[in-house]
Order: sequence, then structure tokens, then C-alpha cells
Amino acid sequence: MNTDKLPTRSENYSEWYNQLILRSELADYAPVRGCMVVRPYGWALWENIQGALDKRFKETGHSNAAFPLFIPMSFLEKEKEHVEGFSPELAIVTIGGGEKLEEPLVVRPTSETIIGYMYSKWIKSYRDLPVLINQWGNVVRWEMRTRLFLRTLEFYWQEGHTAHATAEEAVDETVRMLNVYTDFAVNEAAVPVIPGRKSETEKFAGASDSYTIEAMMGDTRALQAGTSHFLGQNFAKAFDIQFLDPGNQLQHCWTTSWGLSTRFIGAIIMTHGDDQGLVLPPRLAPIQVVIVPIFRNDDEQAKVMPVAEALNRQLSQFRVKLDTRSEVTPGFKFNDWEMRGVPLRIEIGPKDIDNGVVTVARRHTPGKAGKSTLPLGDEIAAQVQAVLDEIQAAMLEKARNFRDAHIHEPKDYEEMKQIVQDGWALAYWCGRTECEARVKEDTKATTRCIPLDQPEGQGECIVCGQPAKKKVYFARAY
RNA sequence: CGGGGUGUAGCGCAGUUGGCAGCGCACCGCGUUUGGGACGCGGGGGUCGGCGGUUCAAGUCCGCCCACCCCGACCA
Repeated sequence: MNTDKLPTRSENYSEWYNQLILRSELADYAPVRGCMVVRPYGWALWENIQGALDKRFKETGHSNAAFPLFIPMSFLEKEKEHVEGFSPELAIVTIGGGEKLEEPLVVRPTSETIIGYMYSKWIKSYRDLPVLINQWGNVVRWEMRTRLFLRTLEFYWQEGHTAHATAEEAVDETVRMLNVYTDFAVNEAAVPVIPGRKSETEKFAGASDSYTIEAMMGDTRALQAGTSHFLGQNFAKAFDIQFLDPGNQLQHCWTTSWGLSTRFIGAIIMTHGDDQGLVLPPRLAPIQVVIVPIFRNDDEQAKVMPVAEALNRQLSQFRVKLDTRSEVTPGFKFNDWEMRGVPLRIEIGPKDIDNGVVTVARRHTPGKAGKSTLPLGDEIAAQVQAVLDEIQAAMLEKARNFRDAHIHEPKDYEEMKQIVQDGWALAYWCGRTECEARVKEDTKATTRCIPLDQPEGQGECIVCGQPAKKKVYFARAY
């Protein structure tokens, strides 16, 4: 076990991130470059993310299904922008069972094409619509530069694919699912994302419009934490997804797709983590409460352990762990569980038992300020629930304050160049690609999103000074 | 693909003039410890990235290859 301190975020943010993932056992490097193994602790976190999202998908009328990993190469080529966007990063199978394949198979980078193909078989009538399907799975994109969780060659995600009779319905669906992601991010992960629309250059290959939730990481860089795309009739036309409307007219469907991946784990790490390690939101943490018994000798052990075990049972409604390891000291355990981000630690020793209490330590509030005592007794589970709720709320508020403290509205282009070095700039933008490109050239910052909750305004583009109606966030991104 | 770098125990590294393969952490055993990262003693673990060459002798010198990392380019 590595007992050295982590690098601090200020001395080396990316080393802090990498080492924290390895040491907390969320994930490990696989033998293939750019691939990761999601370890049990990381997968448990992902399962909790899945559960929170899947519930919301079901509540909004979606069903899960599973489509194949392999896609005929020709499918990708049917939608021009789609193939242009994805061809540089495809993994392609050319041999199967020792025989050269008639047609190469792409390992799916995303499933619009194969699902579009199936939808064209299934959809004949307006009565078949809407089709609302989600799939949980893995995809492969041969990225050049990879980072654990943020950008790996293979990653796990969900991808929703829907087909509708009208553009309005499809747009509504796109925005509905963006709102589902926002609700999940804010209320489950305590990640205060900003929902908005992507610019033409930043949108998904093949989409008419892409929407995103953008999150600010602890180094102020932006992370696209989930996306929802209005695909127009692009894929419906490429794959002949057609239906007869009530007037017996043949029409193309309007489709959407939306996805959120294991990248979101990176968002949680970098939104809440501190120099001591992970800080996980109670609603998603694989272990919500850890109980650390403390004793010096057999007599004290005999006194403490039955109480600790009884408490463990009393808290069975939570994801609770009783740390019975005898080979490490309590001090080691405190640091160990803090590094792993467990939201609430309960210490129970002879002194506590004498006083009829347990000591609780809140992960998100380091040191003595986060410690208090709770009386042992029938009320303890309700009190623990209250503390977890309080932690969840405090984490969201802290992240929101950090975000808002690093968003500025520049008065001119010079000021904007300064702002994006350590924050996000919110400014009017004329909508032209040239202005985006100039900002990227000058600062490495890109447009992140055009936030949805803004009134139509009148302003001047921060770059060129021409009339602009909408503000956009500029930031350096992962 | 261009520039730079690194490959020696699970991890981090040392290895001098070519001459027995080492150190710290981790791991295993025993004992003492245990309210904020304990300590002692004992122990296990190696294709020195690969192939070839020079040599009595190669981790060390030479050649070729491979992998990975950093910067750039590229990119949901």
C-alpha cells in the first residue's frame, strides 16, 4: 500500500488526477495503450450512476435494448458528416475465424448507423412512433491522447436513440434528455453543470444540433459531461427510416441520440476532489458510511466491537462498511477512507462508548470542523441520513460557488484572453466560425456552449464587434 | 507522423572502468503496537524490453527492432 501523500492539485493537477484514480482503486491501466480496467470500486460508482440515470430513462418512457458491437463498414459511410467525423478513430476488424472478411466490420464508435438500419425495418406507420430505446454498452474510438476516464480507447456509456414523427417532437425529446442529464448531474452527483447548445464546429458528426452539459473542473477547465443530439432527418434519410402518416403520406422520421459515459466519473473526481483525495457525493458513493472501530487491547476490543457490529446492522439501509482490518492503525484507516472519498466516517472507541455517542467525520469538511458526535440509539439511522443529505447539499453549493467565482463577463477581447487562463468567459458571440477559430488560436479556449436560459439580447461579438444575439461560454476544455 | 525521453522485482529507482543483481516502498511470517499515515526481527520475489554483435566475461559497449511517456500535430 502506498502511504506517500498525493501530489497536490496546485503543484501538478494531472498527476494528482492520475495517481488518485490508481490509488483509490477506481481504475488501472490495461496492457493496451489507452485502455483501462475499471476496478470494483470504480465500477460500483458507475453502477450507481447507471441506476440513477436508468430510473430517469424509464420514467421518461424509454426501454433498454442491446445492439451489436460490430457494424458493417458501409453503414458508417452512408452519412457523410458522420463518416468524416469518425473515420480517423475507427477500429476495424478485417479477419474473422482466420478468413479475410468480405466486408470490414467496424467496432462501434457509436450506434446511430446500426440502430438506424434496424429502425428502418421496424418503423412503417405513424402508429409505430415514437420509438424510445436506450442501450448500455461499450464503444471504441481510437483516440491519440488518452486519459483515464476522460478519454479512453474503449469506454462504457449509455446511448439513447429515438425516432419521432415530427421535428418538434424530436427537438422536445432532445431537450427533455438534456434536462434529465442536468437533473442527474446536479441532484445525484452534485455537479452544477451548465446546459446549452453546441456551436457548429463543436457539434456531433451528423447532428443538426447538439446540446451539452458542461462542467467546470477543479482547475477551471471545462468538461463535456453529457450530450443530447437532434439529428434532424440526416440518419433517417441515410437509412430510409420512413413511415406513413395519417394522411397516407410517406415521411422520413426525425431522430435523436443522447449519451453519457464513464467520463462522468472524471467529472466527479475533478469537481469534488481535494488534496486528500476523492470526495464522493453521498447519493452515488459506493460506500456511504465507513465505521472505524478503535481499541488498544483485548478488553477494549471486547467493549468496542459488539457496539460497532450492532451499529453496522442498524445502518444496513446505507451502503456501509465496517473496517475490521487489524493490520493497520486507525490513523491509517482515516487517511485511507478519506483518499477513497467515503462521505461519512464513524469512529467508535472506548471514550465514545463511555459517553454513549459515536464520532462522525464529514469528508467534504476536512479536520475538526467536519467532526461531531451523534448519540447511540434508535435514532441513529435517521440522523445519519440527515448528515448525508446535508453533505450532498453542501457539496453542490461548494461546487456551484467555485464555478460561479471562475465565470466572468469580459468587457473586451483583451480581458477575455486573461479570463480563460483561469476560468470561463461568458460573452456575446456573432456565431461565426472565424471568431471561434481566432479565440482557439489565441488562447486554446473553445466555445463550450450557448446556455439555454438566456433571453434574446443585443450585443457585440467579443471577438469581431459585429452584432450578436446570444452569449456563449469560452473555456479551455478537456 | 515530427521533436525529446524512458525501459532493471508489483511500484519508484541505483547500478562506478565491462567482473556475484541492489536499495526504498509494497508483499509474507512472528512479536510488540493501535483516538490522524506504528516499529523490530526474519523471509519470498528478476527473461535487466526483444533480437543479434563485440568480449574470457555484457544490465553496462555496438547495431536493429519493440513498447511506453512528454511536447507538437490531430480529436466529442
